[in-house]
Amino acid sequence: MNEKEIATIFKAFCDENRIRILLLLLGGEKCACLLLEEMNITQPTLSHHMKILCDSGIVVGRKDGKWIHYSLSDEGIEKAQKYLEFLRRK
Amino acid sequence: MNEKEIATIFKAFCDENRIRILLLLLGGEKCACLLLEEMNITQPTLSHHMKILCDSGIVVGRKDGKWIHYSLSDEGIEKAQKYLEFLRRK
DNA sequence: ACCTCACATTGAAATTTATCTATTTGATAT
DNA sequence: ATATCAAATAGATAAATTTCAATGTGAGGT
Repeated sequence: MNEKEIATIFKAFCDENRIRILLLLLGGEKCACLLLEEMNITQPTLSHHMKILCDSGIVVGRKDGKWIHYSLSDEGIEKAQKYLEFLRRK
Repeated sequence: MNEKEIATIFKAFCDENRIRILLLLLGGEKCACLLLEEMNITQPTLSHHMKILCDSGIVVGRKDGKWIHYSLSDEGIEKAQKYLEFLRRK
């Protein structure tokens, strides 16, 4: 894991709108259209944030016909946690 | 903890140069002048990144005469970890 | 085939962040 | 006092990110 990869993972958490999306996903899997209703942004902006969230590995998308259902990825979050744990080594 | 505060914490981890600084601090407390030698950036740029790192709570600075000695903050890292743990609740 | 719906992509504008040079501040030493 | 060194601040520019309007794509439905 190099500096760039680490940064990519944590980009999920360094934007207010993305944090809001993560909090919404805490309630369980949600499709993009539902997230869009809850957020005060346009559809392309949401799409942009969802890409960053998926690239980070913190969120995964499940395609279902026209819809994409997004949810938090335990694996992705674990990976981020492991890096923080690594920083605590003395 | 609102969205903005969370974002502020994780800003520490979403820039390549800041990740490099964190890795350097993993070796123990270091003064700014030493970090400067290791990084390929100017002194004001380092100063800018150190401010973001300190604002995030992930790094703390200890003033000692003309010098400032920086080190990783276990408390700050723990706070970030707790947030990630929170995201894993089902 | 055509229409509609959900989402992605393009391209451009606005905002934020990163970076530099120049200068200032604050501490120590002479 | 003044000179020096470490770090912060100011101000400007460059680069990256966020955002939106417009358009494209792909999956169903009629």
